[in-house]
Amino acid sequence: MPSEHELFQQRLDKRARLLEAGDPYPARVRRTHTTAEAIAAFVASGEAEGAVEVSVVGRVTAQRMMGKAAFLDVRDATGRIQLHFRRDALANYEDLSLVDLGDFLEVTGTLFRTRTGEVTVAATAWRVITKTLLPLPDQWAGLKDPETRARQRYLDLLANERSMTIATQRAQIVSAVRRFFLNRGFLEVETPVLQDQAGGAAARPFTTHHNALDRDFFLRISLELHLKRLLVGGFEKVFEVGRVFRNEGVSFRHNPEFTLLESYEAYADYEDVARMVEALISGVALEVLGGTNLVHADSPDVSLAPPFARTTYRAALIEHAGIDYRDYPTTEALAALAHDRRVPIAEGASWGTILDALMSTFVEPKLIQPTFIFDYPTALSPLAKKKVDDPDTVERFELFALGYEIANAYSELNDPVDQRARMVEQAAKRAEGDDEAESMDEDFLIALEHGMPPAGGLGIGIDRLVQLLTGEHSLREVLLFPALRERPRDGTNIEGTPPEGQ
RNA sequence: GGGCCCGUAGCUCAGCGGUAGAGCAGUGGACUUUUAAUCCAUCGGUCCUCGGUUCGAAUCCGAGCGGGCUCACCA
Repeated sequence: MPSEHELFQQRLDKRARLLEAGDPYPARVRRTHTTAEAIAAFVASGEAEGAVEVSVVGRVTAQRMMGKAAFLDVRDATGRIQLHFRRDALANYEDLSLVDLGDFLEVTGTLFRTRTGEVTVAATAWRVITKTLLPLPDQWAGLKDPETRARQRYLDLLANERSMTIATQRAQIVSAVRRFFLNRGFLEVETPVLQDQAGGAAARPFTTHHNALDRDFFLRISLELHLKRLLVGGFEKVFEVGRVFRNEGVSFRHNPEFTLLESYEAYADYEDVARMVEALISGVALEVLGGTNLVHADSPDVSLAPPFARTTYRAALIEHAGIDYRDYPTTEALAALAHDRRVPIAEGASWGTILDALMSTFVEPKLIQPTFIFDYPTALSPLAKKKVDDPDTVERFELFALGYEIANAYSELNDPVDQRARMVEQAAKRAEGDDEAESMDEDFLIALEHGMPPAGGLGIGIDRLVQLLTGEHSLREVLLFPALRERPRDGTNIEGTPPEGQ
């Protein structure tokens, strides 16, 4: 074919010729029926040929030109309909030569059924309502290149029905989650993205700069510490669905920004939260997918019907790895164990980090069916309340399914003295170079000192939840616009003119 | 960041040391119920980039850029 430049030029020329007859980009169009409604109306009318007049709009997906007549297909969000153009019925029939695949048309006509049985609009008037300058992906070959699919998601959505389905289901999942909390009397709130301290999770934050204040801010890595301040302020049930940012590697399961749900309920504990999580996840699955059994091609079948399996952190590690972490109380002992088990450990990793590595290696991949892991080591959970009878363990659980973490929850630590001590400890680790340790957040501590009621808190990675429910293995598939490396643009047509020289 | 794999026409892909190919899309023509319309003709390429080996490189080698998978870290 002509080079991309020539294709572009041909379409620019067509645009110019269309402009002579009218505006190929009108602000207002006539649409009496969607494509699906038009077909339904024809069927409902008893299929009297010529009796139902409609105006439909949509993008041209196929052209079958036959000289003095032509069939085109247009598609809108509801489906597709065939159009029949006859030279003897249309004053501007010849302008069809200015129409390319991908252009948007407005077509008025009456409905009939062709002899091959397809409901079709016999056009009595038509015009271009958006001229397209670049070709869309080939209708039959489709668009497969993963990079183009991610970088130009609009093309992916047009070419791959599955992408549209995932994006739609994601939106429905988020709506269903919101509805779940609102129905339970939670208030949806918004907290700052730009923060003095990025706390509430173990992760490296992004930094940014405020020019007028001439100071740096961190982008939040969690929602936790601000939502808890609201409990101090008298709210009893709050939640937020928000984007958080973590300055870490990009992979099929990590994006630098992702969507986090967090909820806090005063006077509840982590057992209450666990029951709520079962109701939430099974309820959302029921609402969005129509059932709690997940059957996806590339992943094992999963049942999200409550109750979910339960075990404890210690029991799970003993069961799946034969390791009782209480036998390895020092960093040295645990590091030696990790080495024996061929679990790679970063230089200078803390006891908690090593333990987490063992857990990730030996236990998490085995948790295919939804499973709660209760009672985490205190060292891993600086914001969770200790168990009354065991100060080395906190009232915390995580929910796993398909081998990855779905939810994280605890009975919130509300003893300001204990919280201060643990933050001091974290800050010390930080000073030793652990840049994922919690930083001191004096404002948060002062809030706690004013009294935060006992509360159960929950965090759910929405992207992971969407992965679970859609059966998508890659995070990139459930994000409309995943982070990618910067690619130098070749500059095609930014200015409406393609680059010189193909 | 490490390992493995990939990069050829707008799209989907062949070719893998000897003149750069196919289908679709485009352009011109025929065709008034086609539907992956059909038929005839035709245009179209820094074979990712740079360097090397060779009489000769899309093909072999090295480096770089981009991508995919995977490991590490995390959600």
